[in-house]
Amino acid sequence: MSNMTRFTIRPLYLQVRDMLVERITSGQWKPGSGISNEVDLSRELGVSVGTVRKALDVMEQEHLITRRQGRGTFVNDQTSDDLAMRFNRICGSEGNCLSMDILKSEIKAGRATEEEGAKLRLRAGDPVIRVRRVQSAQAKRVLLEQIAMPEARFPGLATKGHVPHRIVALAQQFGILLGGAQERLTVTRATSNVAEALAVETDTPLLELDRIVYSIDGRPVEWRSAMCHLSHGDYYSVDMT
Amino acid sequence: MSNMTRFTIRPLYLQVRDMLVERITSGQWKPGSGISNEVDLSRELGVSVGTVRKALDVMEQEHLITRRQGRGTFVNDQTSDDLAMRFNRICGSEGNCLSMDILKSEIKAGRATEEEGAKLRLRAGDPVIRVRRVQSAQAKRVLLEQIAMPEARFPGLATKGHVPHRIVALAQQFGILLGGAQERLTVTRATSNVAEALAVETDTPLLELDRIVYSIDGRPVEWRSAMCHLSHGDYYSVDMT
DNA sequence: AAGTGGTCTAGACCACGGA
DNA sequence: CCGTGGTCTAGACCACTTA
Repeated sequence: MSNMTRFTIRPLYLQVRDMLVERITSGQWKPGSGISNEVDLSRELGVSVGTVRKALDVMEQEHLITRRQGRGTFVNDQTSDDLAMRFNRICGSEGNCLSMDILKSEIKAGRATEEEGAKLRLRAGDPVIRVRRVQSAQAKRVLLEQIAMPEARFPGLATKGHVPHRIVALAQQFGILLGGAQERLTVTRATSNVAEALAVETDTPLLELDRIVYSIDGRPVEWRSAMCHLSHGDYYSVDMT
Repeated sequence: MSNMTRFTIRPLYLQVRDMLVERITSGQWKPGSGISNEVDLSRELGVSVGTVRKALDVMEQEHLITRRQGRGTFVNDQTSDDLAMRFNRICGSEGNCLSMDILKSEIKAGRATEEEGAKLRLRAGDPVIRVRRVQSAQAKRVLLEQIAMPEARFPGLATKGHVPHRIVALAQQFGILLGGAQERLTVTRATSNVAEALAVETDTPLLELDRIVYSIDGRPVEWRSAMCHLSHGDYYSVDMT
């Protein structure tokens, strides 16, 4: 019933959503596994089925779960093909997302600059992890990335040799659920450094991508500044609703 | 109740949504005006309040209505500032959408080319309306647009002198509700023609925007190919969820 | 105080998937 | 066949706005 003292303003179905999200982040519910059915959940939590359904509606929109009539409700594997491409809008001429390979990758620990602090909502000097790498598609160099992440969210990452090249996979490893991202696009010309890394002529026009990825609670998780050299036919895709 | 023969598969709340959308497109409910309250609507349509609410939920996500607790539900004016910027992702350095002015504008009637037919789902040779124009922000030329629209959706537009420079305003004039859009971005260099129109040097790097806008029923309404010259600080903004 | 949308409940039936 | 999520109903109370 929960008819008792309601001091909190947050609606019940959002409180339920918070509890269920916690079960995912804590690892109690693992990606790919099914979760209790709606009736059982409602009994367990002491709320009505309608309230549970509304919580699940929210979580479905947040890409956290998938519901299939007749089968059940399942925790999403964020590394699955469709979800992994959520934050990659670079597509090939056939409309398919480009799957890229890592060419070079350096990882370093450091202290946040003023700019990194502003983007990641840290204080300047807070520990960060930086990655610089080149991604290629079909033997062509496409992306030169400079990434900064708060060390606090990825403890021990700097000492690991391997960093997954997709932010969704990295986040899932550290039990972080991603919410959204904002990307800003501009056009620039390749400086000599950039030109060398991407194997293009100096002054080649490039797409500059400045992206901040947020976790589901709205805190910044990654700041990526990338230079992108698009081959003929490739494009950056935006869907508006 | 509607317990009677249910041959249709489309859920009742979506049928209700369709009926309410029709009231907007037909002009029975005008932008800015309030609509009947949920209880009255449910009685009038012979469905439960919950079903009406679910229909309104959908319409709110489609940007068709705004609900305000204690006040009522209102039909959105698509030309209002926030909604008008829905399909314009070009922002200034302060994060605000650039509001632009029309510098030059030509409108012509014509017959669809193969490419226009493919983009607008017409047959080659079907009547189209074409617009070519330049937009500027703060005295700087920013956009060179080439637009094609199906004449059937905008009867008589070619003979009008004035074309609103925002697709949302134009659509509202002709009773079209817009659903979504897809934009494809690439980087190119200004050809001599483009350079002249935008008052830049030949070979200046430009952002090329290829956009198709769809009406709420999923049919193409406008195909725009634009060349964009971004000033320092301006950028194209993408939000991902 | 009256009227609105927002939340929550309890229970019914339907459509789908798998045993 | 059973269990699942999807739809639909009827009614209660809450929170907000306006008069």
